[in-house]
Amino acid sequence: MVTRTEGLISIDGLDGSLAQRVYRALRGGILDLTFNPGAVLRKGAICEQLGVSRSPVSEALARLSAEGLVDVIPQSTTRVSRFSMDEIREESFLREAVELAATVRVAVERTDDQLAQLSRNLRLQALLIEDRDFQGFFEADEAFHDLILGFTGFPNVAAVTTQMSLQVRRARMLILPKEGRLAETQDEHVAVLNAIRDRDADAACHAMSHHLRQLISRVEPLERMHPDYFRSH
Amino acid sequence: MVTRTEGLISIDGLDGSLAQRVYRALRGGILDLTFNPGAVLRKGAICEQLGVSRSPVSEALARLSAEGLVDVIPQSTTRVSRFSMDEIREESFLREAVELAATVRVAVERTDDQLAQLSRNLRLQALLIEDRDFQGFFEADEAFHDLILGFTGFPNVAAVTTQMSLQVRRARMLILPKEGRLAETQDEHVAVLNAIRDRDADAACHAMSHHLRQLISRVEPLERMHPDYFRSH
DNA sequence: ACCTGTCAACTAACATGCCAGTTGTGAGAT
DNA sequence: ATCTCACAACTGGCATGTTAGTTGACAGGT
Repeated sequence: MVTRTEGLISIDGLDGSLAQRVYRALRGGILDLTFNPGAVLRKGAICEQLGVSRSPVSEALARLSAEGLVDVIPQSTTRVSRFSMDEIREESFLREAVELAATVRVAVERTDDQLAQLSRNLRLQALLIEDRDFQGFFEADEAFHDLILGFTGFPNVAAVTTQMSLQVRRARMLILPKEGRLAETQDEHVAVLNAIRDRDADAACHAMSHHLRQLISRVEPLERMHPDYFRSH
Repeated sequence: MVTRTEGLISIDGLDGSLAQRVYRALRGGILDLTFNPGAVLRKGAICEQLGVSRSPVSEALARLSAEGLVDVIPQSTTRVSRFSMDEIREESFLREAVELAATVRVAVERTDDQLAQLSRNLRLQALLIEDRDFQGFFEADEAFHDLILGFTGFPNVAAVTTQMSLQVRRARMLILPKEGRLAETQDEHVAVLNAIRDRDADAACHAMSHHLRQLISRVEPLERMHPDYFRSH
């Protein structure tokens, strides 16, 4: 977990090479909106703040650029990438494709232990809703989806799915605070769980599809609410 | 047998920054097996051969490492990554999920012009089969799939799909030379095309699924045929 | 012959110096 | 006041020097 301090980030407590630590710190800061879309990232400032030289920072920024999280303008500036609603719709399509395939597979093959893990997660979500812990609910929600993706037996699908829908994940952060919809989201999760419990692949697929489309329908209005976070076109 | 074929690559004719050119050159060399799985990549040698310094090469290798195409052993060596059949099965799952979603969508929404493009591609494939042009057929095959992915209206799904199944693509190169199965592959493509022509989403989905599973079934035996290209476990 | 510990040579990782392209700014002309 | 244009101050891209970790060979002991 990346520590947040007034838009500042730190690489303390992370392991791996300096470049990896810088990469994860920056990536975390971008994904949780510590760095706003459109914010300028200055290599020199990052080096100074993190106490490292430009090499690991350059490597980190290069990776982030390849992933589309930052836009590098050669010889000029590096900015946190702005949202593109077209891109978000595209990522949603990809994410839905993979999640539905995983859901169908898990609905057919699930073990009782896996079912118990999903059930436990949903009960945790209920607690977090009671406490109105938005951040905690966000993470539990993510964990619910990652559990299903992991139950496919493929150890990397969860990470790959996250990687292919980074913009969607970032946009979710924007609708997090005003989630008046926690209960409905929870109901959708329960519907998915029940279908998996019943080994009803078709119902699970529909429930998950409906759930994911709720998300995109809530993301769509963001373009008008935060025009400065979106690419002008 | 110890094959140390020193594959030669060049960054001439590419545009973009040096780092991007080096990245694309190395990526291309790895994907078309100019660099065998397990081959050692020496930074110094690459710098000398391409006539660039270590900076752009380091950045390129870092990206390739993040994509899983090379394995970096800190302070020691960098190797072209070996295949893992588990990883290939995982990529196949992901690829099938996305391609089926795209196929269903295209079968429903296709235009006559898109149908014509697919038809033209298949007639090209027939010509290449006549000439037993394996490499050309490989590329036309890839183009067929990319056409369908592009017809979703999402401009990046084809690239993302390629990116998420790099190992499968690389493994395909191994079964390319002994393709005695060009005609069957073509038949499968035709089945997909016909279902799309008829706007029969269900048939298109099944035809594409069958087609993709033919591929993985032909990749599976490779582990015994090329044990040196696979990770030992 | 076989282990074992040491060390030299190699590597990737990191720091730093340098250069070229971009951009904001302000002087000067109108 | 406004437009133009040249320049200075940045930026990121690249080259290169330096550091630290790994590895394999080899000497010496068993």
